[in-house]
Amino acid sequence: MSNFIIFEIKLKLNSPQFKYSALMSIEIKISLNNGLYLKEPQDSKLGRNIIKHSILMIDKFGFESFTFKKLAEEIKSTEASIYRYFENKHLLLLFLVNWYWEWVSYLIGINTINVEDPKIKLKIIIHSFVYASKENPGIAYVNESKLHGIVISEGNKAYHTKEVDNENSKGFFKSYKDLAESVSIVISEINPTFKYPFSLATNLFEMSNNHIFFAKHLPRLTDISIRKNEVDEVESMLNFFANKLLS
Amino acid sequence: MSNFIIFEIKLKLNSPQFKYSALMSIEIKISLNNGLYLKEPQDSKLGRNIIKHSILMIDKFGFESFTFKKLAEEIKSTEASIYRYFENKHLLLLFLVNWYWEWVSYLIGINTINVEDPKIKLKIIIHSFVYASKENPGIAYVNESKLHGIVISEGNKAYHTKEVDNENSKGFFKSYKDLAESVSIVISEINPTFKYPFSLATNLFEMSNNHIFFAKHLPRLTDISIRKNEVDEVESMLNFFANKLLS
DNA sequence: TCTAAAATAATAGTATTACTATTATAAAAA
DNA sequence: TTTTTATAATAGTAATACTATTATTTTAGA
Repeated sequence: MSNFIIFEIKLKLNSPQFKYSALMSIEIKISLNNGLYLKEPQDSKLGRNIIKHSILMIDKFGFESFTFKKLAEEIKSTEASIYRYFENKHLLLLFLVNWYWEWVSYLIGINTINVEDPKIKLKIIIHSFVYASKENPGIAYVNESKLHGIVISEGNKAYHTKEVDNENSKGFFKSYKDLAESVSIVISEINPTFKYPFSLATNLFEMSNNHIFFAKHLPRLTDISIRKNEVDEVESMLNFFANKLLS
Repeated sequence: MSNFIIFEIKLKLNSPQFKYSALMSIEIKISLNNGLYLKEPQDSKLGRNIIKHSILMIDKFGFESFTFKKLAEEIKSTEASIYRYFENKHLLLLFLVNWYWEWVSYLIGINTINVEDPKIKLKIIIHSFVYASKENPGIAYVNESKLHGIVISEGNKAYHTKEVDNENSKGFFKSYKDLAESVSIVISEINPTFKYPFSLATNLFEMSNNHIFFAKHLPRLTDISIRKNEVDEVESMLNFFANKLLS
């Protein structure tokens, strides 16, 4: 049940760009629901460029002022070419956010291998929520740190739309639900009588992102301060909340 | 400090529409930061119509497909006239969300008058978060229930923008911050050693809205079920979380 | 290595959105 | 009654969010 991370490992040995190098490039590809895109962007150079620069541009200018036209100019391609990969910018955002959810699941997966104690597992989960961006990057065309920034600032626009039921029925939120479920299992292991394992799981995730945002932009809504290390503080707070609620 | 609700009471006695009626009309006007609008919409019939029908239309069609043009058609006015009240649709949303924050503060204010026990106060606060929409409506041109729906579905778009710092400096989030502060005071009264009164205050508010949304649209993210009465369930959950954390 | 297929780029075009500006008319206040 | 103010009507623009068509380049298969 916890084995929900799907990824492919591809070895690039014969690519022309490596012909003067002895190094081997390992490419991890996170598999996402194929309804999120029209054409798998991770399989072509243009596609990976779309991912890479959409992350940089959304992080920099915000989702509202990000357009396919501007992205096309940036990557020296055309609007029409981008539309061959993604139906619209909302689905591109959903793609990125799903990518993040899978990435966090992947981190939790590798960091909790061989960990038995569910309390330690939950600690690692909380650490992954808060520090997902700081882990050493896995994929060249994804800046995990900026992607985390997007999830913090724009993440809930991914599901706060009138299309949510329709998109949910297509499985576009499965990665988040799987992540929540895997966390809820750990929570139930710690305290089998706890009545709200799913709610607590999602709340820890949402709270993590919210309070990093609040600390930066609306500090009077939180006790977290950026003057100290805000992510460390958020981590302590989430550990405190989780421990207290599950005691 | 808790006396942060500002409202005006206006008696309409001479208005022509009351000349055949013995009833007196009492109009409560919630005062909001005047940077949110170009011209006070609560003071004119067109303005009140903009508020009324923007709530209905955003609730029905969602914020993304809501436009001033469609609103103008609906209320048989023109785009240009609406622009004389609100700079753009984002500021109209901010106005509505602020209105809601003030409304909840107002409800908490009147329902906790003469209540001494901070534990009971917090129960009333949580009840107000969850049931704000079900209280008997105070203002004719605001459908509190649909406005609550907007806050649930679109509320965090009000601050998840690149303009947040600029808007925050103009005081556009003061109502939310005041609300959070007044709740944090009650939390600290219950447990003066609790380290996260502000975080808990905002989290109770956000959680309330999130889990009502999740129960309806993404049920696997929550333990709340709409088959039972979802708002009652959310209320119990928030009470459980708050009590456990403050014990 | 040539050919066919597929991917991308270039170009053009449309409906809608998010506005601004100007003038006419109606309503309210002095 | 006059003047101010509010609203409505009309028109127009730049940008957005797309779609369609054709040309060119790249890649894969025979």
